[in-house]
Amino acid sequence: MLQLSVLRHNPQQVKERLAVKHFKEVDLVDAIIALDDERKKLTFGFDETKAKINTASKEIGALMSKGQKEEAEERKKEVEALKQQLSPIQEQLAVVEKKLNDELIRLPNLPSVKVPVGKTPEDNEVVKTGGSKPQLYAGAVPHWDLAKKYDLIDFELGNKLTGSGFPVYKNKGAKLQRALIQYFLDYNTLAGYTEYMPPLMVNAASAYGTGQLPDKEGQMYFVPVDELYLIPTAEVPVTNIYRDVILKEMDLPIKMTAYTPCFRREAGSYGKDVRGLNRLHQFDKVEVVQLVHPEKSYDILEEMVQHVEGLIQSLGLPYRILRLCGGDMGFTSALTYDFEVYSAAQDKWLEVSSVSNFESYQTARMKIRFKDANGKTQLVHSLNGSSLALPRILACLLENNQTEDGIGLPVALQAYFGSEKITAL
RNA sequence: GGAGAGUUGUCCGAGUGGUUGAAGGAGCACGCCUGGAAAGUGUGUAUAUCUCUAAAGGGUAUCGAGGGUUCGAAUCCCUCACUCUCCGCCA
Repeated sequence: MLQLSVLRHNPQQVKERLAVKHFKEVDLVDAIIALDDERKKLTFGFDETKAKINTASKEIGALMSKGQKEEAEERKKEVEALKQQLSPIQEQLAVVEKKLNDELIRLPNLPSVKVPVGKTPEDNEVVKTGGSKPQLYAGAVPHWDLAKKYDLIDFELGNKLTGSGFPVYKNKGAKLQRALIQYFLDYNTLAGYTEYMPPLMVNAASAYGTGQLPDKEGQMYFVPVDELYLIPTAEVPVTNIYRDVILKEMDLPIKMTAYTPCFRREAGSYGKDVRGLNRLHQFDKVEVVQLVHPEKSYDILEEMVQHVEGLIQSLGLPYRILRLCGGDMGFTSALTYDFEVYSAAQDKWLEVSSVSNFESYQTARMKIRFKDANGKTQLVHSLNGSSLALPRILACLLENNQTEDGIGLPVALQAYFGSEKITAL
């Protein structure tokens, strides 16, 4: 969430930044400040009354021990009167505090000044392209046909077992998944990220911490009997590892990586966008997360972008890097770079990674802080990115590398996969 | 799922109604001591919030979470979460 101090110090600037994100209820800023004023007023009254009660109570104790019962009874009556005053204040305070919090979490993160102005994906700024598009042979087909031809993925079987969007990987398809995961994790740990294997379900507090709740409630699978959410990304459990923790400055940066399946309801998706591996309810992803000193977060964002870029380059896929415009970026992000790879047979760009700086938006919710050199506690900044999401990478690898006698694999993967190409059974 | 025990500050650990934000110890920081270090010794060592904001000082809240009893709760009662032990079930 945004910090109240930012709103209070510069409401006008906050509104301007919110407009870049196409956030409509700009008046919310003033409403929140008004609520905070009220909260302060009530808190003052509450504390003052409570202080009187506390003092009187101590005196009662002293009087009792001296045996001055009558005086004590007198004081008790005073306290009783004070408590009468207190309870309405207390009730109002609870209401105001809840309202304040409810409204505050409705504000999205402020976009950084680097965010391009714009509303739709067409307004995203291409900051870099790399690799080259392959020349496909005449009989080239999309990955869903290749998956069938080489018996790598069975979409129909997934429909039978679960439903659409839950493919079954088999044979070399399953092994290639395993190889990709292993390779991605090794690439990340080599760069200093600590590997985690977190739970695949989280409680509401964790989902709230990274911002999935309340904003994306309908996008997560929920298990009502135990009130648990299936994770939509490893970002949720991994970032929450440090929830409510005060770090030492020398602990920073904290670099974490994790492979997990990801579960997304993708309500509202349909049509050719969901064909084959393009959009799934369950998919595999390796994620990187960093918790960093606030002054360094933008440098580290660039570093993470390079890290992911290196991984894509090693796979030999044509790619481009986009800086997302205000209208297309996520609720919690301050600056996001998306990576897209070119899926040759579909002639489409597919998003395979999204690297973002959240500044203190997530850490304010999670209370992830550090003590600086002056002994003051302040919020760290959080960042994360995919490195990488598997299905679309797989789609591109299959489509771009298909030949008449098999599908070639990039050198980086060959040792993990155990052979240079996928051939028909 | 059933029965029992437990959850206190950075850590260990005392505390069953009254100056207890919390004994004692360890750790850590700074100082003294020392040629230097160890030992010894002194001081300090939570978070949030309000007043105020430049700081100091003060108030309030927090002893797993939430509620209740009471003039007063870490201490009593209720609900929930988690941990441990035994039983049951089970990869």
